[in-house]
Formats: sequence, structure tokens, C-alpha cells
Amino acid sequence: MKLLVVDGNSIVNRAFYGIRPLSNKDGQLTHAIYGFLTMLNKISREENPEAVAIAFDLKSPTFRHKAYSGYKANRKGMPEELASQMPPLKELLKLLGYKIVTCEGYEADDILGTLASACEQSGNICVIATGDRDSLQLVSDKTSVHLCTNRQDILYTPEKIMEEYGVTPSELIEIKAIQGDSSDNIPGVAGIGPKGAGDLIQKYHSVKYIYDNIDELDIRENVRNKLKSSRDNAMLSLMLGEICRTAPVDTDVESYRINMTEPQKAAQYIRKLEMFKILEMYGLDGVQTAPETETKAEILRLEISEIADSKPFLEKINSCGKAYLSFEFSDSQAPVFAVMLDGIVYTSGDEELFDKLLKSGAQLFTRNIKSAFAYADKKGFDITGKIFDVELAAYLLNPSSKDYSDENLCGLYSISVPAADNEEYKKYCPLAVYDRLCERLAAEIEANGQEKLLYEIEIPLANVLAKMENLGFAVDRQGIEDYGNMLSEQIKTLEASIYESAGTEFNINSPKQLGKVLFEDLGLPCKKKTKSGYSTNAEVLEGLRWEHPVVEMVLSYRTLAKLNSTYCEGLLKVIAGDGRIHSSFNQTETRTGRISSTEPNLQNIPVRTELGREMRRFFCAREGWVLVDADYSQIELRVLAHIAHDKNMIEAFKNNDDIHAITASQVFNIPLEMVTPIMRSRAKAVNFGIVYGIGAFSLGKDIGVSTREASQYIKSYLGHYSGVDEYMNNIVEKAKLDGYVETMFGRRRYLDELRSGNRMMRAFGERVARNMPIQGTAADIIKIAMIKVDERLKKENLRSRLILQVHDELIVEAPQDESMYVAMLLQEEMEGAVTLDVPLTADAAVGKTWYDAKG
DNA sequence: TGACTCACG
DNA sequence: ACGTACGTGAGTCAG
Repeated sequence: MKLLVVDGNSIVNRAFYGIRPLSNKDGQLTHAIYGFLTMLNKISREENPEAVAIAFDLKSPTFRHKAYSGYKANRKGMPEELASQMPPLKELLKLLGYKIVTCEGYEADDILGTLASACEQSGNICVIATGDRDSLQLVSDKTSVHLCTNRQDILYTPEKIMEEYGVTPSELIEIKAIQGDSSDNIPGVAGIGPKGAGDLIQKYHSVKYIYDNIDELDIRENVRNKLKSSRDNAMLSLMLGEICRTAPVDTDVESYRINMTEPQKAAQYIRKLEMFKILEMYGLDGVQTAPETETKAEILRLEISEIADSKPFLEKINSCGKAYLSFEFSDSQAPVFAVMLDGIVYTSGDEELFDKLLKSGAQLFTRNIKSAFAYADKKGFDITGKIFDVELAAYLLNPSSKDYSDENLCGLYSISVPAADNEEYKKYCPLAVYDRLCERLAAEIEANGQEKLLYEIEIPLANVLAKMENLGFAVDRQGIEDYGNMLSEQIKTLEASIYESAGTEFNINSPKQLGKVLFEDLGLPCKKKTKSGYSTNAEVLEGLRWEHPVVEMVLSYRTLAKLNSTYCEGLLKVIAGDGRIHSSFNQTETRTGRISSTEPNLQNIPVRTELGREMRRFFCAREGWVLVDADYSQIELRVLAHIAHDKNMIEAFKNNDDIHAITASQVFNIPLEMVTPIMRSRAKAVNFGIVYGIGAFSLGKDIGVSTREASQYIKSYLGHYSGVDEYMNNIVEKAKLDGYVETMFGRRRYLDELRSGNRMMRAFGERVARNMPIQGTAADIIKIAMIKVDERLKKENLRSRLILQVHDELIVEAPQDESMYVAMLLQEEMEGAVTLDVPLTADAAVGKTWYDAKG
């Protein structure tokens, strides 16, 4: 039999520091629990043990079997954020059928040693899972150590240890006795480190032998003296370093067999912690959780029937004024839908009935309302009545979530979903409890003060986005093909030159192969590395430009290959039958409130380089029409000036000054006339940095000055813009108190990172706290502008339509004769979307193609 | 599937 | 001592 012995404390520590904080709605942190179970599961899959023992230290032992006064005195206590996860973790492990082992006066290490010995004696196999190299001394032909590190797991057998350390497992104790271990307060021999200790033990095998023969051995004199003066410490260390194998714990391997007796309880507990991935991992996602009232015999059944007669059905909906609705559309756009009434789910495919429902004026409770808007747009009618969209509501409540499915949301709010006996009907199960789910979500939206955000921004926006998707963006297919062919030619030529220059043929697209060629075959100096090898990104290559002619060619190759594969080939693949590209605009993807664009992403079409910008010549208006393009000028900095109430910055924007030049004159303390282009561009980078949450190192790297100099700039900046300085400090403090930050319109982002024990993670949380209200408010503003533009185009019976948004830019396709008016309309609605303490300005331009229409 | 690279605001 | 600015999506390689 195979026994897996888990070093619980070590693994939970790795999980805690390795994963960013997660918590459930009660505020219970769960990332250490989640990480622990994920790691345990991975190890179990690899090792396949029949029995598992999970060893933990006890919190405050009353005595130690190792009588050494300073022992582990300097080991840090467990942070509260981790301590709070220990009781639920242990409870959950028990529910999952694992046996937990602790022992008064003994450490987890000692339990590992004891169980490993027990296995060896009873002829069983033992695998120890730990993140700590201390346990390697326990390795034998029956015991292996599965070491979990940040990078990868390594399985240690006696052979592997010999390969890595050149000694036997038990000789590791001898090495440690000489080298010492400050984290365990093992003194060792002063002045001898891992290398010296390893060499001594490889040669002489034991500390005792070394001391017994110390004057006869071939040892360097200074090492001999160090050994001599630390003799007592070395002997003590030998004792301290050896893991005890006689802890009084249950050594009957049979008793550790995995045995989950109450899967329902386990499932319920996992749901309470909101760890739905774990539910799947243990195959418990199908296990029904007993209702909290303990009337567990009763299983909710989905009651379902077809709508026989639509007339009385509609009347009933109209009289209650609410419809809980789910739907999907087939390729022919025929709807299949279901409506919940009094807990019963009614299904239908009657198109006329569906349209009537959408037009009835009843409040619709549903999800994916964007696709219903798209359907109505295609059929030429409007959806009336108030709309509640589950996914949009859930997104506003927590934009960081990755899963807005009904199942997940019901789990989140402990709403038991009825089960269906029919596969086909499974998808309708949550609809039977939609009244409860919607009520909960709506109540939270109200409690957060996010009603306007939901009903006046996101839901109307879904309609605008649906229409943009339907209409699409016309493209010049032939133009893209020709351009792509031209690129392919150049790529072929470059490829040949690169092979010749490098003296070898390889896959230039493979960073691994490219790294080998540049840094090994050609011997170029390597400055930066990635996890898996040499870094070959553009920044690194720029630095090597003058080292070898092949570098320049690789840079060009990369540029051309990207243009060709992502843009030419990629876009050609998604041109629809109408000659237009219909991107999807996702409204629940970003954590800041921006929209995203997929299949294809039209928000990252090249513009920064002239060659890439050519691509925009192929995005055009249909025959006789033109594009009207308008973009906000400095919207994020203006938002910052407003929310930070910074007098200085507000004044600059009121005067319609060149903000980067003004910033330069302030930061460098010189008159505006004396600002050079270089200074302006540095000031611009500082402005960007401020919005992103600033760091001197990165700013310095960005503008090519020392970290020192960059930090001078920042200091000077914050000195002149004291309102910004105050805001940056206050927002972080507020975020720590509230647990979230928000935009001017109440869009929230929760920041569990701020409570992390990990410094990097906390620093990240602080930058996000500074940035999200700015980026998010700007996102809110352009969304409002889009809704207003759309409304006005409709109200004024114009034929022009919005076709694209790129964060601070809107594009309208307009008939030639409407173009001038629409340019004005766009500018007006964008600038007037909201009123801030600073003016908002937008610049509009008209052109036949996107290239021409962008100022 | 994750890592790397690179396109955009 | 350690890694380094915010937010995205797509193509490619390699395990």
C-alpha cells in the first residue's frame, strides 16, 4: 500500500503566499485552502496513494522534546490571514475523508519521520509531500519526497539526492550540522556554508568521524580551525537536525485510507466557501447540498411544461408585470426560450410569442440581454420595459469574477437549484429559482448604490453594443490580401537573410530556439532571463541591435510576422458574408469597467508605427458613406484632476494648456517657453506613470533615466500637484478600510490584494487602488457618451450609426451628407457626457477610411 | 494549457 | 533581498 504523508504547514504556507487572496461573500479568506487542495489533488493524481495522512504542527506546544532554549525562537508566527484559514481547512480535509495527524510536543516534521519509518517497517511505500528540503533526510528505497517548489515539483529518491548533493539521505543531516540553518536556529559551524559542508561530508561522511580524526585529515588549516572552535555547536546541531521518528502517533497505515463518509456535507462546506473548482475536482459538483433547514430527504425537482396556449399565458405575464426569462437563438435566429411562472418553467419555440414577450412592457429578468437586443434590432423592433440582467448585475457586484453562470451565482447565494431528470432540461434548472436569484442581486445592487450604473449605463449600453455588433465594420478584403502578400514576400526574404547571418536554420518564431541561436551559438550577451530561458523580447533585442546584424533582422521579422499573422490572416478569417467584420463587444470582462473586443479584437489594430498604421486603410465606410472618428483628449488625466480636486491641474486644463508641457515646466521648474521636446516627453511619461500608480524603477526604465532621477521627477511632480499627492495617499487608505475602490459612478473593484501577506501583492493592490477609479471613471464616461450618441442619432432620424469604441475613441459610419453634422454631434455628446471641474474635449475628424479619419 | 511576445488605450 | 506601472486579446511554441 502507498501512504502519502503531507507536511500540512509547509504546503499551506506555499499555497498562502503563492496565490493571491480570495474570499467568499462572508469575508472568509480562502486562497490558502484553495491552493492547498489544488496542490494536494495534483500530487494525488501523480502519486496515486491509497492512504493519506496530513500532518500539522500544534499551535502552542507546552514543551518541546528538543531541549534547546533558543530553538525556533526566531521563526515568525503565522499571519492572521493564514491563521483564519486553518480551522476551515482542517474541517474540510476531514469531510473529504483525509485523516489529520497532530502530536503534542512534536512538529509536523517528526510526524513525517515517524510515519515514514512505520511504512518501512510494515513493508509499505511512503511518499512525503512538502515544500521544505528538511525532510530529504527521510528518503530511502521505500520513502520518497515529493518536493513542491514555486517552479515545479521534484520527486526525490536516494538516487536523485546522490545526483544533486553527492551524498546519501542520512548524510544530509551531517551536512546540515556543519552548515547550520538559521531559520531553525541550528547553529552549525561558524564560517562554513553549504559548499564547504557538502565537500567535507562527501569526503568523510560523518561529523563524528571528522572530529575524531580532525588532526589527521587533509583539511585546509582555516577550515580545521573553524571546525575546532565550533565543536560543541556542531554536535548539538547534529542532534537538532535529525528528524525524530518516534512521535506517539497512530502508525497503522490502514487507518489512513481515504474515506469520505458524507459527500453531501463536504459539498455543502465547499459551496459555503465558494470554491466551485474544488467541487469539480472532487467530483462533488453533482452532489446536491441539503437545504439548510435539514429537510434533506426532499430533493427539488424541476417542473417543466410546454406553453400550449400563448394567449392566456401572455395575459398572466402582463397581469403580474414580470417575466423570468431564458433564451437562446439558433442559426436561423429562431428563439428557443423558457419562462418561469410560479416556480414552473414553461418552454416554447414560438417566435411570435417571444417577440410579444419582449414587447409586452413587462419587466424582464434574464441574462445575456445583449443578444436579445441584437435579435430585436435585426427584426426591427424595440424591447420595452425595465430589464434586469443577471450577468451585468453580478459583474457590477464583482467585476473580478471569472464565472457569472447561474450555477455559480446560485451557489454564491446558497440558493438550491432544482434538479432535472432530463438532460435536455438541465439548462433550465436555475430558471426555476430566478425570482430568488434576481431578488438577491437586485438587493445588493441597491445596497451598493449601483442602480444607476446598472439601469442607466450597462443595460442601455448592451443595446448599443448589440447594434454595433450587428452592423460591423466594412473592410477592403482585396487590400488586406495584397498587403499580406507583400508582407509574406518580405518575410521570406528576411527569413533567408536571418538563416544566412546566423549560420543556421531555425524557427524564428520560437523564443526558445531564437534564444539558443542568439545567446549560445552567436554568444551575444544575455541581460534578462524569463522563467524558462532567455528573454528575447523587443526591449532586449533593441539593446543588442549593434552587437550583431541578425538582431535588426529578427526585429523586423517579428514586426512583419505579427502584422501578417495576427492582422492580415487573422482579419481575413473573420470577414462575414456581408463583407464586414462583426466583432463581439464583451461587457463583463474587464476589472475596471472597460469593454473588451474579441473575434476579432478591433481595439488593438496597429497605429503606433507607420507600417502598421497602413492596416487602417482597409477599414472603411461603405460606398457613398464615410467614417467619423472622435477621441477624447487626455480623458484620464482630466478625470484625475477632477477626482483629486487638484487646483493646479484643473487650472491647466481650464486654460486648455498643453498638459505635458505644463507638467514639464513644473517638474523641471523652468518657464513654459524653455521646455524642450525631450522634457515634454519625459513629463508625459510621468503623467502616464501617475495614472498607473507610479514606480521610480519602471518610470526610469521607460524614459531611460536612472531610478534615482526618476524618483526625483515623481517627488517634484507630487510637490507641484499636491492634490494628486493627497488623492494617491487617501485612496489607498480608503481602499484598505473599505476593501474596495470605486469610480465616480459607483463602479466597484474589490482589492483583496491589499490584505495579502506578500509585499509584491500588496504593492500591486495599491497601484490598482490608484488606477482603477481613474481608468474606470473614464470608461463610465465614454459609455454614457455612447448611449447619448445612439439616442440622438435615433431621435433625429439620422442614418449614421456607431460601429466601434476603442476606450477613448468612437467611430461612426455616416452617409456623406450627414458627416459634418454627425462630427459635431459626436463631439458635443462626448464632451457633454458628464460635467467635471475640468472641461472634457473631444476631437472629431472625417475620412473614407479609419486611417484618414483619425486626426 | 501556460508561457512568451506584441498589438492597442 | 526582490521585482518592478494600469487595462486588454491573439498567435505561436512546446510540454
